[in-house]
Amino acid sequence: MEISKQFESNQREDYWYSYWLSQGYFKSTPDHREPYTIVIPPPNVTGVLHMGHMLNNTIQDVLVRRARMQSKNACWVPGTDHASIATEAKVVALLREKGIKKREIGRAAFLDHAWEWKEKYGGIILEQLKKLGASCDWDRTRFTMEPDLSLAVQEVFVRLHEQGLIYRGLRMVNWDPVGRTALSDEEVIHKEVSGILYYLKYEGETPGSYIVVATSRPETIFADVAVCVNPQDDRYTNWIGKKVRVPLTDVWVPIIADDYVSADFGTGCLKVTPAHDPNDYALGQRHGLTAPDVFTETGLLTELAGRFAGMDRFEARKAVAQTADSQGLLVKTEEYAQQLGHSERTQAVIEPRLSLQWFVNMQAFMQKYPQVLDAVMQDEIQFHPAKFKNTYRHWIENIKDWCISRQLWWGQRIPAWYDEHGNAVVALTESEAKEKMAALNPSFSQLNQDEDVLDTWFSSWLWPISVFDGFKSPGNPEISYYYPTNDLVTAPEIMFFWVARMVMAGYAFQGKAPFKNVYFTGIVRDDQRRKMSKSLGNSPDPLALIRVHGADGVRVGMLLSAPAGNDLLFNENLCQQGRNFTHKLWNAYRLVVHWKQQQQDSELSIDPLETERLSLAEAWMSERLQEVSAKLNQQFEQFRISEALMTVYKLTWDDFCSWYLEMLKPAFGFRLSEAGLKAATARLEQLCALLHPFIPFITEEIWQGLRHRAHGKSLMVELLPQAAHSFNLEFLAKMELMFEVITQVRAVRQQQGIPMKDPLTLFVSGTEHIHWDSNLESILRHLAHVSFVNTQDPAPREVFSFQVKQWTCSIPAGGYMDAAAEIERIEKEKTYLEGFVESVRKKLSNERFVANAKPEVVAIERQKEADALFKIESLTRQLLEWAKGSAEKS
RNA sequence: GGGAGCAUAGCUCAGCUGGUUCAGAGCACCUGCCUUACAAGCAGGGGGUCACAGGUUCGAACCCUGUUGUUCCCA
Repeated sequence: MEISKQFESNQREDYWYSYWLSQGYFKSTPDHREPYTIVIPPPNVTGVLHMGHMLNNTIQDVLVRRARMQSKNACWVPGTDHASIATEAKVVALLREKGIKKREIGRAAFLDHAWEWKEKYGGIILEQLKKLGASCDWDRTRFTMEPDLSLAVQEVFVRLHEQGLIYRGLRMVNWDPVGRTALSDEEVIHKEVSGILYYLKYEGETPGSYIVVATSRPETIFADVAVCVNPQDDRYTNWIGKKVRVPLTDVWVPIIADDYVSADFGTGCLKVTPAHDPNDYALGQRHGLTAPDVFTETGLLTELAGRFAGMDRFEARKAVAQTADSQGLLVKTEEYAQQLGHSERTQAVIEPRLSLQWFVNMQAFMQKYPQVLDAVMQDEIQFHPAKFKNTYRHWIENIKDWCISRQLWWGQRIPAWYDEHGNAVVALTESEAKEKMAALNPSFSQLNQDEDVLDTWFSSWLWPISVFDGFKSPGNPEISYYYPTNDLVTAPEIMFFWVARMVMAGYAFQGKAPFKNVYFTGIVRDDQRRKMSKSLGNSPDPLALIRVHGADGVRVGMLLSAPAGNDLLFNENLCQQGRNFTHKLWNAYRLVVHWKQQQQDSELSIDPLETERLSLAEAWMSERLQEVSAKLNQQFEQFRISEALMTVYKLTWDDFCSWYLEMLKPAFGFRLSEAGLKAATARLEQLCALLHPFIPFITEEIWQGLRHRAHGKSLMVELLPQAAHSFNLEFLAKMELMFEVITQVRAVRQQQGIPMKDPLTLFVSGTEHIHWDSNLESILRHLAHVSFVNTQDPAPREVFSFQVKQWTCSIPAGGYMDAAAEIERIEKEKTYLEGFVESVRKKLSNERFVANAKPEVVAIERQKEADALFKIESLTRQLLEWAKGSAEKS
C-alpha cells in the first residue's frame, strides 16, 4: 500500500467525520457509566463561525473526546439561541429591502418571516462546527425559542412572579432608540467619547439677571423642571427658591438646592431633567418634581420641544445650541471627555428613559439563594483561572435588578395580561389570566397580553436544565443523569450575562449548581492586540483556515498559545505550526509503514544488533508513555489544556520520533524484525490515542491504516493508555544520561567537523561515582556511532572532552584536533567552575546559613561544591595532558 | 472616580510551600547539513539586571511597601 506524502486533510477530514456520524459515536443516552456532560454556549442564530467560536469549541471537543476515551458516557449538547435584538434587526433590515415595514404587517406576519429566516440561516454555524471536528450529539440540537424551551421560559416567569421575585415598575432603563427597546445594564457598553459642554444662560426674574448652566445635552432643556445648586455654594445662595426661564421657552422653573450637585463641575448649576437622567430622576423624586419626556421612542423630539419637534436628538442638539447662540443665550462651549453608553447590538447611544418594564428583583433573589455566591467562593463550582472569582463576587455583591422585558416581537412573549385600566395579571394561558383578572376586577371587559418579549438571556439562563427537558418533565431520567453538567467553556465577557445567571437558575429551579467547572477562554485578538471583529476586517475566515491548514492544524494552532483566561494573540503561523506537527506525525506513520513493506523484501536481513536496542527502546517508551499519561491527567485536572497539548507535542516529536524511532531504525541494508515492527505499531497506536482529543482526524486515519480494522471500529471510542502509579524513575534517569552523552558526542562531531560515518572511541572516567551501564551502549553506537567505550583505561592525551554529571567523557582527537582552541575552551570552563565554587563556599561559610537552612538544603550545597571540585580536578588534568602533548611535540 | 489583575528571552507564556537540575518551554533567530519518514525536516548554538526603588530573610522572580507602565471590570 502506498501512503501519500502528506495527509490529505480536506478529503479525509470530511470522510472521517461522516464515518463517525454514521456510526453514531457522538450519540449519548443515559446508562450505567459515569456521565460527562457539556452544554455548548449556544451561538447566536445570526452568527457565522468566528475565531472565538473556534477556540471555544476546540476546547470543548478536546474535553469531550478525552472523556469519551476514558470510557465515560460523554454528551455534548449543541444548539443555538434566538438572539432577540440581533435577529429582529436582521429580519427588519431584510424586509425593508423588500419594501415591507414591520409595523405594517403586524406581529404574526413578522414572526413568520423571522422563522423563515431562522430556518434558512440559523443552522449555518452548527454546520461550520462540524468542519472543526466537533463531536456534538447532533440529535440533541436545541433552540432557545422552540416550543418546549419557550414554555419553560414562560413558566419560570410565572413562578418567579408568584414568589414575588419578578415585578413591573416604572424605572429609568437603558433605551436603545435604534432597536426601540430597553436593554439590561449588561448590554450597555460604556465608551469614552469627546463631547461638548454648552454654557447656557437662564434668565432670572429681575431683568438682566441670569445664571449660567453647563450641559452636554442642550436638546433636553424642554424637559427641564428645575435648576439645582449645592446649598453650600455661596455663589448661588440668593438664587435658591427663585425662578429662572428655560432658554428658548417661556417656561419658568424653580432653583432648588441639593447636596448631589457638585460645585466644581461646570458652573455649579445643574439643569434637572428627571425623564432623561437617572440622577436627575432621583433628584426629582426627592423634590417632588414632574418628569416630562421630550423624546419619542426613536429618539426624536416631541411637541414639547416646540419648533424643534420631530428633529433627531443629535440634530436638535446643534440646532438648539445655534438658536441659543443667535439669541445671545450661549455663553461659551468647551470640549470635554465623557462616558457614554452604547447598545451592544446596534451601537446606538443609549437614552436613559423612564418606562414600565419587568424586572427580576435580584437582591431578593440572592437572599433566597445565597449559594449562588457561596458555591463559587468555596470552589464547589471551580473557576479556571480562579482569578475570576473576584470579579464574580464583586458583581454579585453589587447586583442590580435585571430588566427582562424587551420591546421586540422575536422572543417569548411576556405572559402578562392587562385590562382596560391597566391592571395586570400574570398567567401561563389566556384562560388562566381571565380567571385571575376576574378575581381582581370582576367587571373587566377586555384582556390584552403584554406586547413585549423577554430578554434572550432569560432563555439562556435555563439552558443546562431545559436542554434535558428539566422543566417539561421534572426529574426525568435525562436530567437526573446528565445534570449537573461537568464543564462549561465560555468567555469571561459573558460571566454576568450568562454564567452567573445559569448558577442562579440552577439553584432556583434544580436545587443544584449547573456545572462543576467553568473554563474561561481568552479573547482572540490579532497580533496588535486588537480584538478580532468583522468591522475591523482583521479576522481570518475560519473555514478558509481549515482548508489551508487542516482542521487538526487549526485546532493545534488555536490551543498552542491559549492558556486559560489569557488572550490569544492569533497569528496564522500558529496554524502553520499545527500543520507542521501533524506532518511530523504523518511521517512517523510513513516510516512504520515503510518498515512493514521492507519485511516483504527477502533480500534484506534483520539487523543483528536490533534485539538489544529494541528491548531498551521498548522499556523506555513504555515508561515514558505512562509518565506522560500521568502528567496529562494532572494537567487536565487543572484545565491546563495548552500545556497538555505541549506535553503530547514533545512526546511525539522528541521522545517518539527523535529517540524511540531512531533507536529502532535498522542500520542501512537491514530490515526491522517482526517483533520490532509489532512494537513500533503498538506504540504509534498508543501515541495516536493520546493525541486524538487534540487532532482527531489524522490520528483516526493513522490508527485505521496501521492494521486491518473491522468496519465500525474507531480510535475515538478506544481507551486512552493508562497512567501507572509509579514509574521506573531510575531507568528513565539512566536513559536520560545516555541521551545526554549522545547529544554531546554529536556536538563534538559538529564542532570539530567529524563526519557521522567515522566511528569514534569514547573514554569515560568517573564511573566510580555513577555506574556506567554497558547494557545501554548499543544505543550509543547506533545514534552517535561510538564503536568502542573504554571505562578502564585513562584517556589518551589529546582528546575532546565533555562532562555529564560526574562522568568525564573523552574522544581521542585523532587528526581533527585544534589544540589551542580546545585548551581555551577548557580554561574557560574551569574559570567558570572556580567562580561557582567560590560562591558556594561563601554560602557554606556563612554560619547563619548552616544554622538556619534545612539540612537537606545544606547537603545540596555541599554536593554542589564536591561536584564542581571534581570537575575542576578533571579539567586541570586535561590541561596538563594538553600541555605535555604540546611540549613533547616541540 | 471605585475595584481587580498583570509586568520573566525578540514574541506568547510556565515557574506550586522562598532553597538542587532556578532562571525554563514553544515559536522566532544564528550555524552546519537535501543522512533512503519528514527541508513542513535533521544536528548543533546564542539569547533574560525576572518593570523600577526600597524592605524582610542566612537566602527573593517568588513575601511586604512605594513608583511606573499596562489590561480588564464596575460607575
